[in-house]
Amino acid sequence: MGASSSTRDRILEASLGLFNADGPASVSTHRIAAEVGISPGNLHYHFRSKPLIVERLFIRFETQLQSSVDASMSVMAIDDLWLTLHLTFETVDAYRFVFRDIDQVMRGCPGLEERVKALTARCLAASKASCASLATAGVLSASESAVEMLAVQFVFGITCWYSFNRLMPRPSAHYGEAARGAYYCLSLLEPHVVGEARDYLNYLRAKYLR
Amino acid sequence: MGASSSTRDRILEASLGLFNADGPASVSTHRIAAEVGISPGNLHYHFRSKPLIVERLFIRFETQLQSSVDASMSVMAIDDLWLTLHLTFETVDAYRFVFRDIDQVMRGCPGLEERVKALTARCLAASKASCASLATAGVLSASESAVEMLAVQFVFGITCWYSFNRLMPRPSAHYGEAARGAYYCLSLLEPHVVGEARDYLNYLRAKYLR
DNA sequence: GTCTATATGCGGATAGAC
DNA sequence: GTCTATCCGCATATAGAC
Repeated sequence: MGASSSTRDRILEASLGLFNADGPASVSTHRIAAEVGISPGNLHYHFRSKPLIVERLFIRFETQLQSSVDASMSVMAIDDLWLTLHLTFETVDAYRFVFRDIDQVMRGCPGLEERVKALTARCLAASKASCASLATAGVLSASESAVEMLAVQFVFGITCWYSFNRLMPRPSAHYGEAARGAYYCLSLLEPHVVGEARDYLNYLRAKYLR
Repeated sequence: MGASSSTRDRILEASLGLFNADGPASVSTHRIAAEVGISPGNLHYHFRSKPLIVERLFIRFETQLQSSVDASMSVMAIDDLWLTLHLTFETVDAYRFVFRDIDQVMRGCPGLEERVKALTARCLAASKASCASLATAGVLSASESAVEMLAVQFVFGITCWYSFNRLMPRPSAHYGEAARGAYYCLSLLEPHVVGEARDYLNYLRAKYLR
């Protein structure tokens, strides 16, 4: 299980990098093998088909996103939320091919469609919980329907921000991708935030919006 | 030019339908030809390569979206905005493959990347203008930075709403797709809207949010 | 303009030696 | 586990007859 699982992992790692760069559909198994430095035959020994690679990567992503998002449910202050949002966006960034090329992913692995939707639904629930939590803590002044709306906007940001980002002026920016995504979500709170939490928001704006 | 351009148009129309359904990358020229009822060879007589079909469809989309979006710049009331948003989302819906499969589109037609970004930028400018216009008209109470943020959220919605929608519970819904997208954007105004415009928002909410 | 037939290449996947 | 060699199928695109 030593060298074997190592090769397996290298395949997954290389695939992740290539998928993130070009999308799963545009990455051939030959190219993955070349990237890893093994033969196409060997690759098929470890993964009998390409969708199995995608599926395995998705499972990793699913787990990681779930725990990022779970952490957000109990936030009591706006900088807690900032932290968990940052974590979440880093996860989405690390596996950005999943949401960006969601159609390719689903087409290749039909079984994944339901799981993606379920994952999205859990993100929505967690987002709602975190917003509601902030409202209870007095950080936000928002009606129930406003909280609902905020949660949808959060999930929209989490799932689609990177796609959107590519269409905007500053396209594939430098290091702060995750931070800028997280900042976008956080700034959605702006109309509802009360008290000194507002200062924190302004501090972040100066840093990430420009 | 009679029968000729008719076949050309039928090719474009069929391609649009198939692209919207499955994405350009998953639609072969054979399938387009079969859909139109002509031979693959004939299709290549009219369009020497598949990217040329994509490009032609994009140009149509570009023109149509531009005029939808231009119309929004001069809105003075919230129901004017509703109308133009609806129009905009109908256009995006009619050519939904463009933004949904933007990576495939750009990969196949490298020259389109800049034009997509330019189009997005013009959408942003128009959105900003329309929000600013509403603020001036007293429909919105929003600071300059809030208007900026709203405009970004609008463009985010216009470009990515349909992708997001597929991840959510009620996936590929029935007829009201464009209306629900437009409603999403409009409801982003909620925190800033003042006076009787709020009633209109509530009226729409009862209709589209459920 | 439209067809049939075909060239060409690539990507996924397998067989069998080492 | 890893390789080389190969098969198969599909998609783009072309050639040439009608």
